[in-house]
Amino acid sequence: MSIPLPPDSIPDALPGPPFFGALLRIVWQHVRERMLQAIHEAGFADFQEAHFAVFSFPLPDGMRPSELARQKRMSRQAVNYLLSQLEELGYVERRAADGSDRRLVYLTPRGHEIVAAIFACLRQLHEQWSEEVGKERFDDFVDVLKQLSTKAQEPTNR
Amino acid sequence: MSIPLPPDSIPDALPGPPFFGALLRIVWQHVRERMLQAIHEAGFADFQEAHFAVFSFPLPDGMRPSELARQKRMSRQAVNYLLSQLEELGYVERRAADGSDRRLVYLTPRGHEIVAAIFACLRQLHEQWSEEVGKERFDDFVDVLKQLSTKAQEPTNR
DNA sequence: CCACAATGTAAAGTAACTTTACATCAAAAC
DNA sequence: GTTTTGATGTAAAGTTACTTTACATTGTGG
Repeated sequence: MSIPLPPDSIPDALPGPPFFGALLRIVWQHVRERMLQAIHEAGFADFQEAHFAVFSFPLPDGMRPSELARQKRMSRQAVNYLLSQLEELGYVERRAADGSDRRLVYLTPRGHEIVAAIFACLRQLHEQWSEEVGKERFDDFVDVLKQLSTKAQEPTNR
Repeated sequence: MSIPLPPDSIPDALPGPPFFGALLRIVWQHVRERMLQAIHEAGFADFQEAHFAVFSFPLPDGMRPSELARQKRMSRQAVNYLLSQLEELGYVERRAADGSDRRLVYLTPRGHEIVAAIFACLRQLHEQWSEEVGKERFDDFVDVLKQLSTKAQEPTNR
């Protein structure tokens, strides 16, 4: 059904050991579940969780399959496998760009509707959370996230 | 090898659509990779990524398999499957608690070493990040994470 | 024109599950 | 005290989401 969620309660005091690993996991899983739910409620019941590998930032619109594989750090075969499914379901297509005969990946109108559903869900979450923790605090939170994600990409930090 | 990581660069301007989903994913994946790497470097090369399902907060020490399954939101069979592997590898054992004849899951000494490696890794990351984004900002970040993860557990928020 | 690396994809194998099924155990109902 | 009932453990088979291996194709620098 959905992703395993952690236990029913997080202890108020998270002492000695740094538990931000667990916290990140919980929040991230929650976002995923909400996104998947939003997509399904938008009428795309055949969209599977695994498809997020393709339908995530950066979107594959106009990208080559091999480039996609490199960015998502999957094998070309795995990308091919998911793309075939998504093409079958009508969310993407592989066709040649004008003037070229290289086949590239493009989102179909249905694919763009998925993206719209995801964005709508995220905007709603953004709003909800801004309200719950305070707009300024949440904006700071996202700023730190942005900074950390940039660090995380560096060659091999440390 | 490791988890697929996102592209090489995150655009400076993340405009209209809220991209904190992607940011959370990137940071969370980075933490996972670091933890796995730390475990492997500590000499436990046979620890697989899937084993995090068991070796995550809350730790299964003294827990019943079915309780574990409920908390991690996996089937009892899946938990059983992972526990069998981990028992084979010497990281957990299933034995009866004193006075009872119900078999419970316990970490072995080797299992506790894995936990120690994870904690050491997280503490190091905590230190590194506190330095990089500023101690106060990072503490605020963790506070918001804590608050959001609590919200995320509520019955069905919204 | 010709190596030569990058690309696409088919086929088979594998890991990590879920579903189904069933036997066992434990507490509640009678 | 037995019976029923629900929770538990686990075996077996099926499924999904991959990886590995292999190979044919394509574009490109020499």
